[in-house]
Amino acid sequence: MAKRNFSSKRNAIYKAVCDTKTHPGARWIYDKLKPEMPDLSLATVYRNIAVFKEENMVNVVCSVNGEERIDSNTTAHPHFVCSCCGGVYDINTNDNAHNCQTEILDKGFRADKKFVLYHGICPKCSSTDCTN
Amino acid sequence: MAKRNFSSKRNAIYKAVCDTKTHPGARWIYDKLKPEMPDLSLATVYRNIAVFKEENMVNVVCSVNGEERIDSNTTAHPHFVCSCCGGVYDINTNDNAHNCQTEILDKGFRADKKFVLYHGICPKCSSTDCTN
DNA sequence: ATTGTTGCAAAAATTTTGCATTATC
DNA sequence: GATAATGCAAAATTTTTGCAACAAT
Repeated sequence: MAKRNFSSKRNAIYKAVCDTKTHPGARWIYDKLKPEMPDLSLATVYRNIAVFKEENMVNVVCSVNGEERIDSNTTAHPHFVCSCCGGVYDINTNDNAHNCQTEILDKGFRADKKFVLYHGICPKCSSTDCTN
Repeated sequence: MAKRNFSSKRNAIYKAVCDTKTHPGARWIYDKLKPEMPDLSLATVYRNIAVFKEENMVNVVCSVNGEERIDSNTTAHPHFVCSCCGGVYDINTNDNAHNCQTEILDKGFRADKKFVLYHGICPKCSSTDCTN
């Protein structure tokens, strides 16, 4: 594991990810922090997301319109992607196998992560006849 | 649904997707067909993938290194992504809930698709000490 | 001092699009 | 003939990288 120095930018970026339920992409984080951190660069956001992935501090939950969306909650839990607004949500289901830890896969495959993703229309878009 | 004309390019692209187990991306399809179809354009591959998505002939299974990977088998089934070689595989598991059709989600969420994705190391990369 | 982090601009890489041409109906 | 499909090049995105300046150890 690479050596890391303290970095206030890194801390702020990680905190922004932890403090939102939006499962943000790099752009969202950058736009969120830029006002209070005028010298922040988008490259720094990307570089730190790469660090978070490396250190297993975040998972990439899905890609929406070509943009990776991350989650600081790295425990296995299902997500819902709205095909209308692109929102990514944590969701509850009646399928209790979602969080199953030790599944038996085909011989030779060693899985360390499992992702369950639903695609559909979220409540907000259902009620507003969203036409994205 | 948009009106469609016959197109030999479209047919060839769809056949290429159906005939492989690689869960290909646009580039793979293009490289596969280019030799036998020298006037094929990458833009045509992308445009036709867009058509296939629209008509639900394929699903986007995941993104690997920023590239969308598609599957002509649109029945729900789990996939495995190798974090080493980037290969995408159909996989069997002992979790029989994977193919559950009608799950109860949080109120207001209407899902029409479900994707189950495992991340890990595939048999080939396990045996060759892949260091990608 | 050494090495990690950052901003900036440039570069990669994937995907989309405008437009003239060709194919299908 | 009308309209859909395509090639090509250019554009739009997202993400990565080279490099000089700066910060942390």
